[in-house]
Amino acid sequence: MPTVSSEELAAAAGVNSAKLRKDFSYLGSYGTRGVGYDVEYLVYQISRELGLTQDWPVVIVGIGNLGAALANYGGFASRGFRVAALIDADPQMAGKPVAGMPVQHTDELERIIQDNGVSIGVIATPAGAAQQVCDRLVAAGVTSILNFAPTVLTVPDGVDVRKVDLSIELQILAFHEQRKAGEEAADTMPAVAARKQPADKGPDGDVPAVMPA
Amino acid sequence: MPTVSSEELAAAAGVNSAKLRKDFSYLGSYGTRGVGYDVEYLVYQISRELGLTQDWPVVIVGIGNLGAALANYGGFASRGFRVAALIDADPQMAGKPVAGMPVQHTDELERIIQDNGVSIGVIATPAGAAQQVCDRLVAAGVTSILNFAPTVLTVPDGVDVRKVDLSIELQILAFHEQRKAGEEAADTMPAVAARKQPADKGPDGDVPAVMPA
DNA sequence: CCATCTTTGTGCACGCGTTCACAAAGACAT
DNA sequence: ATGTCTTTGTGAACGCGTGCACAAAGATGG
Repeated sequence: MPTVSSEELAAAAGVNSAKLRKDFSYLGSYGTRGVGYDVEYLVYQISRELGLTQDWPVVIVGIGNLGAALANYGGFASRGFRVAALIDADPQMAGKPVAGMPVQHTDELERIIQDNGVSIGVIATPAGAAQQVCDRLVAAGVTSILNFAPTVLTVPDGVDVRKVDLSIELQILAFHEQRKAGEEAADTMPAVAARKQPADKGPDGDVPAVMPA
Repeated sequence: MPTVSSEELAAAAGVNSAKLRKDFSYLGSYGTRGVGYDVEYLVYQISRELGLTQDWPVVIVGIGNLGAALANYGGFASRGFRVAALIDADPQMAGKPVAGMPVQHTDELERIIQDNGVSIGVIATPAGAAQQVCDRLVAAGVTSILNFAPTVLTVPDGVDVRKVDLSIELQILAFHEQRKAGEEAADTMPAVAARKQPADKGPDGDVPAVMPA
């Protein structure tokens, strides 16, 4: 039976082993003292807890460059996501194959969502169309939305929205790049301690929250 | 002179006003007691601190769907980034206009970087090509890399890499979606307290760090 | 010029997450 | 069986960031 110790995992992930053990204990995962964790069992438990064992049908609305990129992205399938439909408002796009799947017109949106039991929608439309698409998704039963459009969406309670701003990461790099050049005063600001992207923290983590347009 | 109080800003941003004032104090920004902060001055100071006032030339390598989407993304220009060149390994792509700019061949990579003084590179290639592209970028003088390819890049000290995984956000939504359905045991896990995406925290923030493939 | 009122800047306390450190548990050898 | 050795699970201490609360600063009006 292949096993790993919390110490090995912690070293590989670059975190403290005690924290890792405590985290595992929240999942109810039990290791064996003196041996470690059964790899197969551990992977299964974590996968289940994170929802990787479930099949999540998603729809992608707005098949421009970004929508097409997402449709082709391999990482989705391997994490339990299944692209149920690609939807675009442009009648010219309807029927066109993208990522081996015909694009469908926005008119079909409600039917597609209900037929496939979709609860997660991805918005990759221009900013102007995003709120309207969002409203229709929610009305049709979607309860989680991933928004790539540069707008803040308004949704009723019970619906989760996460906004992805592709320029934020670039912003963070530029912030550090600036500090590399001018070596004045990286002193009192506590947030700037870590320059490297922490393995266990998020894509942000070390840049101030406030940012003007 | 238009001003804002920390209280107003805090309410708008959904954070505590004391935290906001303390953050501003790190930037050396000075407000006026009894009045608030001069909006124009404040915007300028924050912009400068974040590097928004500088002009950052960037190159995008790998002009597939994602690369094209990034090239067309409006948010870059407004944040001080200037796309200096679009680079692709496919000779068929060379000269093709994307986002009003001709795609250039990989052979030109080193020359482009040096001619434009590029210090930030974006990798949107397939996983297999990413490390090789990364090595060439670094050798040519790039010191910050934004990686969209699903690989972990190895770089020398002094070079910053940030990896963007487009499926992580979807993963987080699915995680919460799962909890909405099965209402068993959202109890002992401390991480799951906040369901909404915090305005001042990162795209992640409330999902375990360890994740199997 | 003084009184009052507003809002900043910050010392201090609280709370939460991380880390330390160790007892308990189990494997494995003798 | 008994002892030793490894690694877990977790109580307790530590450290850091957040929020409270207030003195200092400056505007504004009488």
